[in-house]
Amino acid sequence: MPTDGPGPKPTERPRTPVKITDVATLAGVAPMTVSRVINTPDRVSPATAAKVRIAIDQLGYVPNLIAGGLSSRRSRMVAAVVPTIAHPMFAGVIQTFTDAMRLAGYEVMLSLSGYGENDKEALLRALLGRRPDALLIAGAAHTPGAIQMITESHIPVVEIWDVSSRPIDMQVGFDHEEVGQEVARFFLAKGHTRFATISADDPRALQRTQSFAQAMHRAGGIVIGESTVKAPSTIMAGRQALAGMLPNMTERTALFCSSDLLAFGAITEARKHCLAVPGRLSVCGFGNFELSAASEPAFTTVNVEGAEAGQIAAGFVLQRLTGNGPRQEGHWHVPFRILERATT
Amino acid sequence: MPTDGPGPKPTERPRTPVKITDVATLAGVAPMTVSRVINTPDRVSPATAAKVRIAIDQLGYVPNLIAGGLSSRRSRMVAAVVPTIAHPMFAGVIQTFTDAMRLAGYEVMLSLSGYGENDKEALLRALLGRRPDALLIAGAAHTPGAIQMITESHIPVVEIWDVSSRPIDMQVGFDHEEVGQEVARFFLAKGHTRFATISADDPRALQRTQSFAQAMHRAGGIVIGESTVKAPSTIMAGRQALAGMLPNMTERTALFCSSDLLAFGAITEARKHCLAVPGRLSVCGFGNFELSAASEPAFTTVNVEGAEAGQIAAGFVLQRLTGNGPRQEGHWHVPFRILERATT
DNA sequence: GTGAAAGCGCTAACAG
DNA sequence: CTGTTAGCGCTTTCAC
Repeated sequence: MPTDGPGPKPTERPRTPVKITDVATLAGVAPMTVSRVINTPDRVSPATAAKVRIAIDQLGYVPNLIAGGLSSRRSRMVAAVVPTIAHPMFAGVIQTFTDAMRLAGYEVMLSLSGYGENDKEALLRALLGRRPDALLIAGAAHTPGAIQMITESHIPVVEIWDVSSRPIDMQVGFDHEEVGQEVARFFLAKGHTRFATISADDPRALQRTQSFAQAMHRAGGIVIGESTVKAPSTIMAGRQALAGMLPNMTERTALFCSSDLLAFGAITEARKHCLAVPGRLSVCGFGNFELSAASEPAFTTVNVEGAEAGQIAAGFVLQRLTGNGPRQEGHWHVPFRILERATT
Repeated sequence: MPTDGPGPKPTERPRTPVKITDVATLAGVAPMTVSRVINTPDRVSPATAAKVRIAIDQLGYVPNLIAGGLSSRRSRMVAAVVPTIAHPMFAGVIQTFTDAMRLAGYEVMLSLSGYGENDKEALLRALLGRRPDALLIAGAAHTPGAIQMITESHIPVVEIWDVSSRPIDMQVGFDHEEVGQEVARFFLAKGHTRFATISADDPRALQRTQSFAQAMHRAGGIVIGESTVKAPSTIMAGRQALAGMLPNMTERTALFCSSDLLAFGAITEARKHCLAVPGRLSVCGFGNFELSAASEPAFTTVNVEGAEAGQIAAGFVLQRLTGNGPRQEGHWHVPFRILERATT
């Protein structure tokens, strides 16, 4: 069509999305052959494959994965649900998981659920309606309705960041109560008798700080403050929480914060008020965010191998998806460890 | 099947995913009616709708959006591509965008491209193959191949975080060079003549710091250091960069960092070496992360309305998708502003 | 207000 | 190695 006006494109391109039949026609083969060139190249003769590939390039063909998924009943996509990505904690897991899955040919559909439980079921419906091949979901506290929907989707499920007694399917996480107990042990070994906590109000954070408090209690310690702030954690919330406790911090105190953000805030506020850290106030955070190692003073925190968790979760999912062997139990306790730095 | 063993479920549920025909049969209507109850309830009599809804609940029916999408040619899904979510900058935009889109019935498929350009085209192919109804993509620097693929997908596209001269379609962002110039003006007004920059090596960060440096040069300032670190920015990189510049910081110096993380690192390191801030070293960051306001000293930074950007982007996309009026030009300069705090 | 027929673009299964 | 046939589960279109 040389009279169609000054089109910027030298080659002619169809306005409508190119489909497999267009490629097939141009290459002079059947649509099925085109499909094979894309999905199982080894089952096509090199000569034919070459022809087809030229046609694909020439037309700029992008296969419709929606149609393919409907036909093959595999979407080559997995859904992931986390409360937020603002938190380095989840960001690491997701990044690693995404990379590993993409390498295996799966795309990750990431959804943010927020901390409210208000419309999690609606979110799940929207997600599961797209027929993901697997589901990654943060936390182990779900409504009965949510659990039922997930179960009935009959896909592999990995719950991350939590290890509960009644897993839906597979789990990669750790026991938050163990963390609290471990931190308690750590402080007790240093001779602390007075303690405080600052915690976000999400279930996992509370588990960590409350089990810490209980362990301290059992050991005869005395609580001088248990502050709870709204999730997600912020530095400011940590500062304010510490400011509120300041009057009670008359003696050497051990503080456990449910997040490094809170810990950093607490330390910042303490120093502003000339409360010696770690002389008067010992602080342990959680998460090993970059902040904990790179700020001055670097502060003690609990490190959880988030990247490793993402890797393991991807491994679990892929093993189930590629169906090697029987339906294996997937269960992994992500190791955690206290990293002692300058604030204890 | 009463002899099938002790099933935990009281009600009988099909092992195979239930489909629209199952619901239709149970409700005694045609599949099409079920479809209408779900998508256009007002075109169904209340009585019929009630019957159908009971059947849906009873069977736990979750509509297959893949099939629906293939048929209707609308996936009710939009794809979003950002380099990383570890950065509060992008996290904010994405969070807002996702919320706004979900409210309108669209799910957001979020993908992380990383900072390397290695396989962005492959990523785009995987994304566009799922036939998203729209595309949100960070940055305006794309390979010709990528641009072509995007163009040929014939969907609304919003480039965020950048405003370039040759937009693919719509844009929501700001001119990074303007930011640099503005910061230069700010420092010049305070009588600075010596300056330095610390920048991540991604294109946008470099634009900000280089235009700052040029403006300072033009005003007769002298550069005592231009440090570049690998993206993404970290606090540690900021500390190291500053440490490297320390020998040259013999007089009052103005430092512009391409990210608040770098700025915080620089300030931390400067204080460690007893370099007075802001006496000897004035620092301005970028991004207005919580850290900039909540650390001590709170530091001067450039605030960009990320949340607003996400909102505007969603508005652009939705307006195009719902097709109100003609194909409008979408172009929005996100406002930015220097927030002066204790480090300048 | 409801239903029947046709087909979205692709791939599984089977032939050749 | 390649092609043909028959759907995947839903919605569009048109008829009633």
